[in-house]
Amino acid sequence: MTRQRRIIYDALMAKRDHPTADEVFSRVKKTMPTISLATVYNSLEKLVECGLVRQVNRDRESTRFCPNLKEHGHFYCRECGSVHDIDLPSTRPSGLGLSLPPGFKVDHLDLNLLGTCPECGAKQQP
Amino acid sequence: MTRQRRIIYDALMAKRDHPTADEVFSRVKKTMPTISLATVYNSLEKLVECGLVRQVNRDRESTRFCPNLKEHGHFYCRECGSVHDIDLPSTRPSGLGLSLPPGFKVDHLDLNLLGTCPECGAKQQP
DNA sequence: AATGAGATCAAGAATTATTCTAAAAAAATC
DNA sequence: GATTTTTTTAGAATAATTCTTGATCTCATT
Ligand SMILES: [Mn+2]
Ligand SMILES: [Mn+2]
Ligand SMILES: [Zn+2]
Ligand SMILES: [Zn+2]
Repeated sequence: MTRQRRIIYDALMAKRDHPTADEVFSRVKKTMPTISLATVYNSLEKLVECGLVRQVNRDRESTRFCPNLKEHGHFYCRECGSVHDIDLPSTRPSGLGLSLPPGFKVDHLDLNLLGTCPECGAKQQP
Repeated sequence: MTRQRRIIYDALMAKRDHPTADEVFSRVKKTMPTISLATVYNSLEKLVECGLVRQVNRDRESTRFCPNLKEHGHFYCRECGSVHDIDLPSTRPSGLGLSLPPGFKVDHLDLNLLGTCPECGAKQQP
């Protein structure tokens, strides 16, 4: 844990909203104006390697980072772009009521939901 | 439907294995050696736009293309890299035994499973 | 058959997120 | 305190994809 890695990790924990590397860079520059984007990428990679942070991808958008270590899926709001953690049912591995053909062994699962978040839903039909 | 779009679509239907744009390019060059990669990208985009083909993404790998229009998830084999279609339970939208917090309206769902496919599983423990 | 409008194709440049390179700075070890 | 190792940094490189633009095709109309 170096100073920059700590600051980056703290930035993720402070506002657990799944920022991109670039957003992390912007936030961290406030505390450490000299930090470079390369360091943000390097440090995030190290944090992922150590299992303190997880990468989250949707389609081909920039990778986002999440400090929630519990296995979970993600909900993306089409209106406001917010990303929310979604609990997975404990009946894994395949769980989820999936009927996998025989012979498939699943060791990891990525789930992304798209739609409208509660805030944006409330704005539209009050 | 132009000649190149037809050939590209046929290539996808012939071997429904989720090729990347570059793989489609290689295959299609056999029938039409003068076609360009740009045209493959343009045509795939058009086919997606018309709803004849779907894009499939995993993490930040190259986009793959799938002519299976039924809503479905994907299984990726870590050993051989193959991609298989996985039926989703009919109890959608949120279905899948997910307990979504109230207010979230889901209109689309992406599911990727990682693990070992039946062929690779058989090779390892016969 | 020639014309012309509009769509499509194709070559290469541009873009974007990310990774790599190499040198400077910092930290750890002797 | 000198030496070795690790980390940071700026900038170049990369890879997938998109954009730009002129050439080519399509096809209804003369
Ligand atoms: Mn998360
Ligand atoms: Mn598929
Ligand atoms: Zn929202
Ligand atoms: Zn396999």
